[in-house]
Amino acid sequence: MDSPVSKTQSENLSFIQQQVVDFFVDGVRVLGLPRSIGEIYGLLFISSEPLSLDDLVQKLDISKGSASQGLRTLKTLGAVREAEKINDRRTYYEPAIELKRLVGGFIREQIRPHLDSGKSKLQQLNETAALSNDPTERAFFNERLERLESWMKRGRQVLPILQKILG
Amino acid sequence: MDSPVSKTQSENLSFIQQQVVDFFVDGVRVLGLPRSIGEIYGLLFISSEPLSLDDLVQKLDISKGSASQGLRTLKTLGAVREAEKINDRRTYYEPAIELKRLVGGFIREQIRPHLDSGKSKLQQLNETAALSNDPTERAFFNERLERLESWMKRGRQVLPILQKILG
DNA sequence: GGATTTGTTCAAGTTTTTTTGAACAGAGGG
DNA sequence: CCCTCTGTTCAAAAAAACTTGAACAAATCC
Repeated sequence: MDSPVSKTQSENLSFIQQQVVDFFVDGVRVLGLPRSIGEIYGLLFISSEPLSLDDLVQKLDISKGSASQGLRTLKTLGAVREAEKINDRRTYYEPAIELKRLVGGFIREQIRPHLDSGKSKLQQLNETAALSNDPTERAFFNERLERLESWMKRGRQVLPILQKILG
Repeated sequence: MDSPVSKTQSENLSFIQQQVVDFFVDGVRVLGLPRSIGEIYGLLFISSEPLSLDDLVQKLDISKGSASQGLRTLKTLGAVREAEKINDRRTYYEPAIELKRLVGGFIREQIRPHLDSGKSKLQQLNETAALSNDPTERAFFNERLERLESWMKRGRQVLPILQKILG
């Protein structure tokens, strides 16, 4: 007979911890981030003490590789910071829990780069559209490209407001 | 000898159309939507006349299945509407190009459901936390769960504002 | 400076997601 | 009515994304 607990649940996590981890796994999927990121952040969020990479590997039953890469991404997003925990060779991590910081990091890392690259692509598109010989067609292209520009302008306007509201 | 054009580029798309389609393929990926959705919306966006399912299949070189499912998703999101085009058994589609509508559909279909399911999960979490016997632990859980609630409250506050700004 | 521990990297394996295509349902025409 | 055409469905194939684990680098200890 198998273990009474499904293999996706670690023996090392209490029921509430498991629930919170699942909550975040769902949460980060909406943001297009992988499961392991949700697991790691979720466990840190519901742990009263900072955790080391090895803690995460053991409690979540994930590989060292996943834990390492997940932590890197979370650090880049500003969602996790290194805790001051002397007396140990290991690095310990704790979650950033201010919404402002989390949203800010996500915008900086995941949204802005796309808005920026979009801007340069639009410039190229405008050049291509100008090559069209048919005036009617050219007018149509220009109309649509202007629409695209107005969308992106709005996007760039909204982000700071969003961050301010969440501050 | 092979066709001189890469197989990812259709003979039927002009250079600018191909550029715009690629632009939207990138765009929808940020939103966690599949490539075909970006292709379909992108082509509709840069076409001056409504297109039928078969037009999409031929010009984008995708399967009927993809086109059908992609159109369904786009209709659900309110990103595409059926055009009035008599004199033909086929249905023709045109893109919704008002940012407000696009954002509204995305929020309604992709964001709200998660906020709603999160709300009920949080309720469950609160119940679980109450079962803890250690008062210190219980206090910690409650603190974090409150934090979670405040995040979601902010989320629900922000969405209408966002929609208003983009209107 | 060698041994040990911590953490990173990345090719290969696994899982998840997306796309395909063939079978099918339904509408319309003749 | 039967035949043709449009569009949907869904199981299987393909592609994309994620995870693993073993090799490696770097830091620390003694």
